[in-house]
Amino acid sequence: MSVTIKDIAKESGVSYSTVSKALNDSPLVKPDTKKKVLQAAEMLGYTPNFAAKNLVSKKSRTIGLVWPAIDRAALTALVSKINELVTAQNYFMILSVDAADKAVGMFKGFQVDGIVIFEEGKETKLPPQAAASVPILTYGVSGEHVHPIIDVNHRKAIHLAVQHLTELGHSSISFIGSTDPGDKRQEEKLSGFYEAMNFSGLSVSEERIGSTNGLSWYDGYLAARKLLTDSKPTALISGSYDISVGILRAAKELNIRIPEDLSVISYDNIPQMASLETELTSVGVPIDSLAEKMVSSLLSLIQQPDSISHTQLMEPELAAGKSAAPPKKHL
Amino acid sequence: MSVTIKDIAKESGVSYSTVSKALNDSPLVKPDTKKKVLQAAEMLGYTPNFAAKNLVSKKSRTIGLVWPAIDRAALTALVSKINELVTAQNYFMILSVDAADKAVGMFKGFQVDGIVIFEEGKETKLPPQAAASVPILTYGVSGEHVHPIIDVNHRKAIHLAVQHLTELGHSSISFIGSTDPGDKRQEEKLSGFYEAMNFSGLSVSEERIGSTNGLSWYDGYLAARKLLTDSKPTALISGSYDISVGILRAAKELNIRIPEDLSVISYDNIPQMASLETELTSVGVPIDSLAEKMVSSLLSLIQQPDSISHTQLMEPELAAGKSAAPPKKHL
DNA sequence: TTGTAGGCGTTATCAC
DNA sequence: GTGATAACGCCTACAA
Repeated sequence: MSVTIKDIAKESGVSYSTVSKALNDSPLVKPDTKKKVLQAAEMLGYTPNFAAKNLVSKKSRTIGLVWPAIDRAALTALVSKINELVTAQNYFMILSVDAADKAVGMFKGFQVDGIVIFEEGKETKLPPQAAASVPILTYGVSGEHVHPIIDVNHRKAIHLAVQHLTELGHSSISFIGSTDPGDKRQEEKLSGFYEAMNFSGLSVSEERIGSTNGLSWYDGYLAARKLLTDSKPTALISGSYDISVGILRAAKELNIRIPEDLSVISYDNIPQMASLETELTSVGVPIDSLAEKMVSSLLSLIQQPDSISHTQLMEPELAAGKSAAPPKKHL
Repeated sequence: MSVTIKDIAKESGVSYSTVSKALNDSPLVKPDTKKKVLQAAEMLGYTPNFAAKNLVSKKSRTIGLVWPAIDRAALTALVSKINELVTAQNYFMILSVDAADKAVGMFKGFQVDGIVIFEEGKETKLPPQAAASVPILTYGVSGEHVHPIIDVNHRKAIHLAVQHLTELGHSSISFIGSTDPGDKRQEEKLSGFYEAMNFSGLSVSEERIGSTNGLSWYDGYLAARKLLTDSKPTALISGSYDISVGILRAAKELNIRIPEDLSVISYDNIPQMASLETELTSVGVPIDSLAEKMVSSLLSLIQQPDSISHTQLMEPELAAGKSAAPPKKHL
């Protein structure tokens, strides 16, 4: 069928073990021979068989990335960046959009050297715990897991947002996000909001919190509509990119201009934001830092298990856009 | 390291070939033995080694999907659907975000049974042609390729759009899309527009065409701004989802209401559209039909090469939204 | 019904 | 420098 090193051996008139060496650029083979072999391989259109290679070497130089929610646009940039970084380290990366448990099983079957899991909030379908045979790194869901985790200091991020708004002169600040008690990530944001508001000596009544039932733009839209008609905040902090989309839509329908009538700070600074009507000011960890941390962590985990601490919290930054401005006096 | 069938054999007190049979649910093994083996496997946390399995069977029951432009949101729904369908057929699917040539090489290394390539317009980096050893199906780039192609009847799609608009009473209709001569797909749309307009007896002067330099929302935005200020069409047909986003933004800035002042018909009916400010009317092939066609084609291609015709054109439909309405009299 | 043996494509360890 | 040869984990005749 497919061309193997034996075919190359036949073609170039050497033994197949020599071919193997030549192909791996071993110093134990004469340059002449090497060239000859390489040419034959080229000519025959040889592709190495990873299955065989992995079988003997026990290494695949491949990492698997589990990403069940590919429609969550927020992560595409991160995934691309990670791919770039592992490629630079001479690794392959393959993705799966299956649920974590299934994907992990598949990846293990393919002998990947390491796995990254992008879990979505509460959907914590932890992979079979017995499956400790391959390094697994999880993005974002602290707690539950046995595996090392890269997480964002969500609390701090919200602090930054509140701080920015108070510095601009806002005091009537609301938060819109999921208050689902099962979602640790969202909980962090919410309690970060309370903390920061208290710290600034601002009141936080219940009506200052726009509670969404989910994380889609529509959830944000509904919550924003309610919040913006009930109370009249001068500033809004959003718990996620998608929610921000909903907020923009609600504001538009209510004829509320941003940032003239309402300041908005979004969560996560991602490229997709560029396509929104308004250039959003946002808080979050820069994609590049995240990707670098994740890749370096996973690789060191591959080289020596237990080499990294269980949870690593990344520090967020504020990215200035055009959606936050000083409040108008007496709206 | 990892647990193998030999470990299971030892554990359950049978030979490893019996284990192999039991694991594959062969009828040649006594139910009792089978149960015993299965339990042992479960207990030990056995994961089959695909590398070894593929090596001997020459089949991986895995298909690879090449998707370099994961940030093109338009395709996530299609990818998810395809994954769903192949899973139902007991296949695995892995993705790569690398360029087509690299990804194909990798997938072949992993011994995938078939490959789907999502090419983006003109970036036709055709994989090494010698590489005919695995069935490859391409989405959307007719011409060039040697591999079977699933394509959309773009011409017809635009016809539908024009027809819908004329039925609503529009006669001043413009098209915004890429006129890059290297992009076959875009060319089709443009010539479809000319055809349909002629068929309806409508004039198409140069100024009716909004030519973009690319396919991003910003390209659409620029073109739309120009078009909407220069001429005053009552309806606009967009060549892509991203361009539609730009059109919406431009219209907003110019205080043009949709659909009151301007009807817009977008391209591709995808879930992401739900997050836009305006619910767009669109033309395109329903995601589900596309996914089904692609999967069934690939699988039959795997079973018997040359079993499907080279190019298959899918028929588009019009999906009614809220962005197309009768024109106002005398704007 | 179960066990034995050969081989899948590759690398690595030896002799030559 | 180069060429046999033994693994790697699994499947599949074929033998018992």
